Amino acid sequence: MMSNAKIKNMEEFAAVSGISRPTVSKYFNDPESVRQTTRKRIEDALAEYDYRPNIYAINQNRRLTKNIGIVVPYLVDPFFAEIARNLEQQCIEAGYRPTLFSSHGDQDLEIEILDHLRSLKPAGVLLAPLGRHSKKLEIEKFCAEIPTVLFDSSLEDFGLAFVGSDNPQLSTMIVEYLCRTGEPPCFFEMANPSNPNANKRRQSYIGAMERLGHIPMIVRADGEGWAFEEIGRSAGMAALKQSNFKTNTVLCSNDRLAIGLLTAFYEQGKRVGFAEDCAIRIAGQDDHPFSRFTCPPLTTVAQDYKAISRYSVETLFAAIQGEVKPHEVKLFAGQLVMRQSA
Amino acid sequence: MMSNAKIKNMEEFAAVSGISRPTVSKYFNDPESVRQTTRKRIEDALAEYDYRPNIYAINQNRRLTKNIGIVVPYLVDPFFAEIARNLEQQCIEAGYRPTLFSSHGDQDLEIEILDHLRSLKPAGVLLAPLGRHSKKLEIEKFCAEIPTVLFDSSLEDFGLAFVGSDNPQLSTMIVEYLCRTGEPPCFFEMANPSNPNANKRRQSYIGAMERLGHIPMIVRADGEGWAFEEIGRSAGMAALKQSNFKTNTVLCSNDRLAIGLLTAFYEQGKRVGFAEDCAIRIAGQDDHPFSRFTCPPLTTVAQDYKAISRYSVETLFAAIQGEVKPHEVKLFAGQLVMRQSA
DNA sequence: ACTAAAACTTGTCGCGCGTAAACTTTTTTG
DNA sequence: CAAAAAAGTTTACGCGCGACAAGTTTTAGT
Repeated sequence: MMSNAKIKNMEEFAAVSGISRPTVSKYFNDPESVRQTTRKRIEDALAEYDYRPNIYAINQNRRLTKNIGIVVPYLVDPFFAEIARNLEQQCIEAGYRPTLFSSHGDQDLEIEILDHLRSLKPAGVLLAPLGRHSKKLEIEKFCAEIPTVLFDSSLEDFGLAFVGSDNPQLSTMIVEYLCRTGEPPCFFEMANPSNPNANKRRQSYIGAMERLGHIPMIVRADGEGWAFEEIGRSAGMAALKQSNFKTNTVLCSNDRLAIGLLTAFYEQGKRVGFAEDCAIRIAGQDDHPFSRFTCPPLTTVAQDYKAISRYSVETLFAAIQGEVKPHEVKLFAGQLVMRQSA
Repeated sequence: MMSNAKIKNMEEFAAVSGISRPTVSKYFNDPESVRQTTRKRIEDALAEYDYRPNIYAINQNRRLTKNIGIVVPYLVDPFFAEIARNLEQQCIEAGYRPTLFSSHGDQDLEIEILDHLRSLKPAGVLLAPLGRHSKKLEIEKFCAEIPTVLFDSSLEDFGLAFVGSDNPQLSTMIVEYLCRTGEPPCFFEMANPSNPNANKRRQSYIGAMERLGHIPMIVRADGEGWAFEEIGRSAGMAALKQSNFKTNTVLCSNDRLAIGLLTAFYEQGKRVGFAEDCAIRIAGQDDHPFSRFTCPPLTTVAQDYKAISRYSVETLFAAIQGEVKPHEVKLFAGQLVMRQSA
C-alpha cells in the first residue's frame, strides 16, 4: 500500500493529501483542530505516504517545543531509574517528548545538562537536583528561565514546586515501629550526606526518639560519592568492629546504605532479622526496587513513587498551560513495608 | 564582565565579535578550523556576551547532526544503566550529544523510539535490542538507514557491528570452576528467555558439562517480562519444593535470576555458599552492580563493561567518519569473580 | 433557505543557520 | 620581497516549517 514516492516536506505532503499546507500544519500541531473529513484525508495520505514533519524546522519556529527534560542525579540507582520511567511514561501520554538525563553524581555535569536543556527550549523540566553539591545559583537561574518542577530533593523554593516524600512522616513511622517491636534503633547515615533528605531524616529520627523517651544514637559513615552500598558495607564493618551500634537495631538513612550494611553483617557472620537467633535488626527507608530481594528482605518505608511522579508531571503541565500558582511544596506519605530484616 | 546586551542570533554575535558570520559559523562547527587570532576574538566575545547557536537551526541545515542515540532494553536494570553511563561519557568526550532511551521491555516502545530517533537524524545509534521480542524487520530497516552498532544482544547481522560478551567463554569458565570445586551445576534459566544471550549460555553450559563428562541438568523458570528477580524467586521456590535441583550447585543464566534465587533459598532457611554448613552453591553470570552486595556475595563471571562500551563507541565513530568495514562481531572475554555464594 | 460562524485556501514573510561563489586580506614560503 | 596559499569577507540562497492576513468555501443554526 505504501507508495514509494518520497515526500520531502510538508508542501509535497499537502499536495498529495489534497489539503493546503497551513491546514496540514495545523493538523500536526493538534489533530483535533481540523474537521473530521479533512482529518481523514490527511490520515489516509499519511497511511500511504511516509512523511513526518521535520522536528528541527518545527522547533525552530515554535516558541515553545513539546520537549520535556527529565534530570535525575544518578541513574544507575534503580530508585531513580524507576521514577524516571514513570515520569517518562506520563509525559508521553500527555503528548510531550521527554528526554532523560543523569547527572551521574557530578555537579559540573548537572550544570552542563541544564545548559544543554536551555538550548533545547523545553516546555518544562522535571529536575531532581544533586542536593548539597548542586550549584545553587545556577540552578536558581535556570528555574527562573524555564518552568521547572523539583522532585525528590528540594532546593530552597526554586522552581514551580517541590514534590517529594514527607520525610518526617516516613522516619517517624519506622522509628515507632522499631521501638514498638524491639530495642530502639540507632541511626546509620553518611557523614556528609549529599542529599538534603538525609538531614530531614536525621532530624525526624532524633525527634521521634525523643518523643518516645529514648536517646538518639547516630552512627556516621565516612565516604564520598554515590556508591552508597560500598560505603554502607565498609563503614558498617568498621562500626561493627568498634561496637558503635549501641542497640540491636539499626535504622539506615536509605535502603542502599542498608543493603551495604546487610552485607557487612553477613560477612561478620551475624544473622539479621527479628527472629530469636538474629543478632541485629536492620531497616531502611525508600523501598528500593531491590529491597524485596535482599537476604533477609529489607524492612523499610516505601516512598510513593507513583504519586510523586504523577503530581510532578501534573503540576508542570498545569503551569505550562498557563496556570499560575505560588511555589508549592507537596509531600506524600510513605508506607511501612514489613519484611524480615526488622 | 558579562554584558547585559542580549544576542539574538549569529548575525548579532558576529557583529559584536568583529568577525563575519560565515567565519563564526565555521568556528562553531570546529573551533580548530579558524586562525588562532580570530579564534581568540570570538572566544573573547563569547566570554562577554551570552550567546549559543540555535541548535534547531543548526540541525535543520546540517545533513548530519552531532546526535548519538543510545537505546537500552530496560534501564531500571542497573546493568544497562551502567553501560549507558559509559557510552554516554565516551560520546561526550568525542564531542557528540548522546540521548538516552529505554525500551522498558516493550517492543512497541522500542519501535517508537527508533521512529523518534529517525526524526532526530542522529549521526549514529548504539542499540541494545530487546532480543527475542524485537520486531526484526523494523530494526533491520532502521539499521540500513542509520549507522547503528548493536551491543549486548545481537540480531542476526544487522547494523555495522555487534559488540558483546563471549558467552561460550563466560559460561564455560564458570562451569569449569564449579565442577572443579564441587558438584556439577544445574542450569537455572527462564523458560522463555527474552534475550538471545540466554540461549547461547544454555548451549555453552550444555557443551561444557558434556566435555567434562557430566549430564546437563536444566531447570526452567516460568514467567514473562523483565522482573527477573521475582521470577527467579518464585520459580526458584517452586523448583526447590519439587526438588528440581539435582545437585547442590546452581548456575543461573544471569545475575538477576540468581539474586531472586538467593532470596528463595533464604526464605526456605537454606544457607547458600561453599562453606561446610551450606546447603547449596549459587552462581550467576554478568557481574551485576549489586552482586557484590548480596548475602552471600554472588560468585559470577564479569562482563567487560568498559571494553564493550569503548569498542561500541569506537566502531560507531569510525563508521561515521567514513571508514567502511564489513559487519563485524566483536566478543570480549569475561572474568571469573569468586565470592562467597559458590 | 438564509446568515453567521467555522474551517479551509492562497500567498507571503521570517526564523537562524549552513553553504557556496567571488572577492579581498593576511599569512606563509622559498 | 614577490607569489602562492590560507583565511576571512560580502553577498546571496535555501532549508522546512510556523504564523498571519485576506479571501473563499463549508458547516451550523434559526
